Amino acid sequence: MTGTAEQLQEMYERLYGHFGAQDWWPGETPFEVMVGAILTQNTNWKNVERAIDNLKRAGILSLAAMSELPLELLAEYIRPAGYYNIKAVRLQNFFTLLNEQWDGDLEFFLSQSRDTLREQLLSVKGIGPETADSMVLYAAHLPIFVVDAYTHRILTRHELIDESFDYHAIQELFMDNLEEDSRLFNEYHALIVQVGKECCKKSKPACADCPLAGLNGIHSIV
DNA sequence: CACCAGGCAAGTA
DNA sequence: TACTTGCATGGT
Repeated sequence: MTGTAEQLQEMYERLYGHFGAQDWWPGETPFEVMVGAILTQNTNWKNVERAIDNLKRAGILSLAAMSELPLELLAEYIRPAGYYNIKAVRLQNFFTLLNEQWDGDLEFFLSQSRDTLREQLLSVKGIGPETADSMVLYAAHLPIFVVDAYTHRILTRHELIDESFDYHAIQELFMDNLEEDSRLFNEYHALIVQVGKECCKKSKPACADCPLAGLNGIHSIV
């Protein structure tokens, strides 16, 4: 095993030991997960919950029902999630793919191979790498590593990568050095979000008892 | 008051 | 290719 692999393994064990199982995604159905993935773009999850709540209470959290909504009304329901006008368009773009290419059959859509599914999702205007990968991992349960702003910040702050690593480079780092296991990737990303929220905050140098303290010294490199 | 939150696309040089 | 900007609510 390489030093990098050992580091990433160690990091996972520390996070799991500190925070325990996260059991993501906090959504009940694949459709809810996918809607949530678009709504949470650069947005606090708490605000997304309000938006999802609005849809649930109105009884319209389904592809069929949401596809019927006029843009302005859809935007109004998801308002608490922020960027509501652009996110309403993004949701409609996604629904159009499902309805026109897959006859509204989400299960069939999700039964594609990982790479084909990812490619299809990325073809939708408004679904980028993180949103697509979140859907692949948390709705289709296929093994792909989700990278986000927390991932980049935590790895750079602990000097495990250079500042210049982009989405793809970070994703490769994890996927080339870990077992390809959707359960592991699921927990790992959720744990990174957790430590990012609680400890490795943006405008703070470090936290007092960070579970990742000294990680870069355990084994060298990256 | 300023800053942040589980991004993405479009515009500029 | 490599920056920059708009999008917006709600919490700290």
